[in-house]
Amino acid sequence: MPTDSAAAHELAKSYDPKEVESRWTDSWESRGFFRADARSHKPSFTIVLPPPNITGALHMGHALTATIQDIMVRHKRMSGFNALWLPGIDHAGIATQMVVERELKKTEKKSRHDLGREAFVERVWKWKEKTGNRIQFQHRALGASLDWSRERFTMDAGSNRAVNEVFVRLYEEGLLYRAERLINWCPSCQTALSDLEVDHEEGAKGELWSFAYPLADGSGEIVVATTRPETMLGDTAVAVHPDDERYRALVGKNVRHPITGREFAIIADAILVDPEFGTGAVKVTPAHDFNDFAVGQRHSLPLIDVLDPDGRLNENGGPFAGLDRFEARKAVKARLAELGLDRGAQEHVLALGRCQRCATVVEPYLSKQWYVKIEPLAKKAIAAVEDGRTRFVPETWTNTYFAWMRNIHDWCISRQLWWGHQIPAWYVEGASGEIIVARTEQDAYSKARARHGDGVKLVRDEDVLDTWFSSGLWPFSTLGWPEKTDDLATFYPTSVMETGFDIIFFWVARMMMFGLHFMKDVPFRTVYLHAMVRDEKGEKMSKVKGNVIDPLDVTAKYGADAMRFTLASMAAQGRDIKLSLKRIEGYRAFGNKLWNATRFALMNLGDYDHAAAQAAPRSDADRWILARTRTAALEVDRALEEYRFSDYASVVYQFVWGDLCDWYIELSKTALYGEDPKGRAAAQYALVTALDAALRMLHPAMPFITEELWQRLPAALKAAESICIAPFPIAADFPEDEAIEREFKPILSAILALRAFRGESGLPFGTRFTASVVASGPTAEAIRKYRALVEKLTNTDVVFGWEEPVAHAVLPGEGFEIRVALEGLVNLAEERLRTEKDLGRIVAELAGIEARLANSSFVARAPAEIVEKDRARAAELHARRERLGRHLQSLG
RNA sequence: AGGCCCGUAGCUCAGUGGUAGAGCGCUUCCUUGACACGGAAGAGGUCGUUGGUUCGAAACCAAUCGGGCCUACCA
Repeated sequence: MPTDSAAAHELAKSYDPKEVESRWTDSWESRGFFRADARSHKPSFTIVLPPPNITGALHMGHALTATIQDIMVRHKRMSGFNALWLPGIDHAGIATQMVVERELKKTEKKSRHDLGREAFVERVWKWKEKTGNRIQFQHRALGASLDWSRERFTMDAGSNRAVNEVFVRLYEEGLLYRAERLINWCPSCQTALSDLEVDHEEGAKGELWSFAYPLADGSGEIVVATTRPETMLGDTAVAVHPDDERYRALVGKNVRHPITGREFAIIADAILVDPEFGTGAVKVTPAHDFNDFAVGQRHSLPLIDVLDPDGRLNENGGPFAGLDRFEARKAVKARLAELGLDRGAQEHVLALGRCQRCATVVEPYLSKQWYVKIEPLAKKAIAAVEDGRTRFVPETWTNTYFAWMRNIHDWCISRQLWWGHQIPAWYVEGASGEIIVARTEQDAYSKARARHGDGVKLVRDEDVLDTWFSSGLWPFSTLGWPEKTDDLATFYPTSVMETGFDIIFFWVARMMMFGLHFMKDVPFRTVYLHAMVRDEKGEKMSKVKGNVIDPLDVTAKYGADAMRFTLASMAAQGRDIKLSLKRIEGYRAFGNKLWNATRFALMNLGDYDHAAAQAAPRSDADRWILARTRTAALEVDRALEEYRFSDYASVVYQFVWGDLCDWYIELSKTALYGEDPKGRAAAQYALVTALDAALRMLHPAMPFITEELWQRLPAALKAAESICIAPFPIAADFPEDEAIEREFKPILSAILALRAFRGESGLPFGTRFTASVVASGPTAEAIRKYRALVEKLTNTDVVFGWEEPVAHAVLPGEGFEIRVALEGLVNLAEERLRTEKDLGRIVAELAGIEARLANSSFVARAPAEIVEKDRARAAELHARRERLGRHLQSLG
């Protein structure tokens, strides 16, 4: 590894991320920089990576997640923490099973049933190997400093042990139960879904269709309306509002079902019925509608289940049995119309429930499932956020969390799938059907034998658990729970949970509940929720739309560092990040800038002697850049501590490009190329110090280029073998020097004024002219001291004093004035225009300030320092206005 | 129905009480010994609208318009 500064010659003229980035990941990992120590005495900082689904590859959202987390982890690691970033992947039950089934169908034209459960699950494991490796590869390409020695999977043996343990304990505590109820059923996936797994299609256009039920005594009819006519085959009541005069006489009477001939009652129910809506009479289908189910319980109505698991009508559908529900809908309507009972239709907008995974319309369906009694768990999770043990960033999510937690429903956790953690419940074969819940089959049998003798036979529940059940345990199952491990003692509670706001309920809430219940402490101190990455039009990226930007493609084109920096700089946005490649391109240029700044430094460090350089008396310019470095370190630290990643990015960007490259490198050239060895040494010191600080500050966001460049800095500066473990810069590392920015200001403004004059007068840089400085006191001294520097940066000859009464330009500055003879440079008309423009700006600004100062309540009520600042500024502008006014007159 | 977020330069977005900012794009000039993925100088904004609070509002409050999201059992 080149450490000699002669290495500058090895730096290419421009930065090629591809060449550099491929080298470092292996090097870092092989030296164990990212391996956390369970027995360290250092304070720990822990993040568990939200496990990506094994269904596919990482997308931009994952890249954002990885970037933000890596910034935090690298920052803390460099700041002396025992940093653990724990990777893993999620088995994603339904999603994965679907993907593998689809593939099976495509390649072998087989269904999972053709293979059988065991062979199918085997297939999924194979699939997992492939995609799991790809996800790992992608994270490495992004530069994620994950501790791969601790990598976990939500279906590995450890997770399975944790899942079974949790299931058994919850069951024993009475917080798990099995019940027959209505659930959300996906006829395509053929499994139960939790409320959260149903997406509601906003504003779906439907039809509200009305038909009449004839009264059983033939005395008339009652008209009801429905969006799902086929469910009328399972109706067991018609409900009206008890106070509704129109129907009061009908309550208690029976209607006759026009298709099945069954008779059932007209009931009064104040909760279900809104007399204002439709006809004010509602058909009641307790087996296929959540509200109707509740009505059925209130009024002891029979349940008639008319659907099969695949969405076809069952034998209760009478003549329509065997028809798909949508076919049956048409058929039922046609039949009722034939019977003369059609009472018309109207358009109706509704929120249509669809399966999150396959978009099939979900049916409320009667079945027996496992539930978590969630309220006792939710209570603790609410309290932990109320009393601040866990904090949300941005804070606004706290309300969302509370709203959901306080209105929570029992969680249906069983799924009719093959891929997942099989429920550790067994049923005693025979009439009783007694449930035995145990950690292992062996345990289950010993429990069963104790009660029923040796001959007892058990059948295991076939269902598996909701994926989120196992991911809910993630912050502690990954650390070894239920064993009492060192990892658990050292790293739990974790420091930050950083994830997308879209899974606040699915995941964050569940981890809170399980963590508090089983670990007796919150799973994380802070929840940082980031925005969604969308395409440049603001649309959600999806494979279907084909607008997915693959992070690997971006990385290949612009480099991982540029992509990471872009994501960090956009991380402050509300809910959407519209990612544009132009922006990434801009930050690739930033990498190149940094590369060339280092290249410049190395070209001038061939004879660098750290001790001598450190001791050399610093010029004002040197002091200035060190002061800027201190300020940058301070601001970076604050931004990172407060999770303001975009501020962090912009502070470092401004520091590197603005302060270091645009100013200091230019300023340092006179000293570096000059005759004075001490001046040169001091400039070398300031340059390399600022650069080193910049690299270390930037490392969490741009790990590759910073390591590559940092390795080439003089050995004396480097306290570590890698920038990954070098100390993160803090303000205290740099001298406190509050006066320098003020003292150095005349130099900078003289340069700016001359450049502006040149630009506005259309003088090319090659045209050299004489700038006469009129100044006195310390300002004159300062400019005199830096005469050579000003001359170099503005290509002028700087002289002091002014006597010749020739036509000239006036460039007013704070405490000084520069005059330039116009003869042969600029004609009078042009100069007049330029001056008028300048004067115009001054007059406008002065008018604003004077108006404020003329306002007596401003002077009386605004803080003194604000008023003072305005007065000083007004005086300054006033002087300039006078000066320019006279100047304009002199121009004729 | 309720809740939340967004509306600032042509585009993508920072900025949360004290003289409007960045990146890209645009105009003019520049192969000045790190960098044309560059340098210098510019143009461009009544900060969605209307009220209010305040000495002072892009920022705080209230309405309103536009865009988006989430929760919820209106048949």
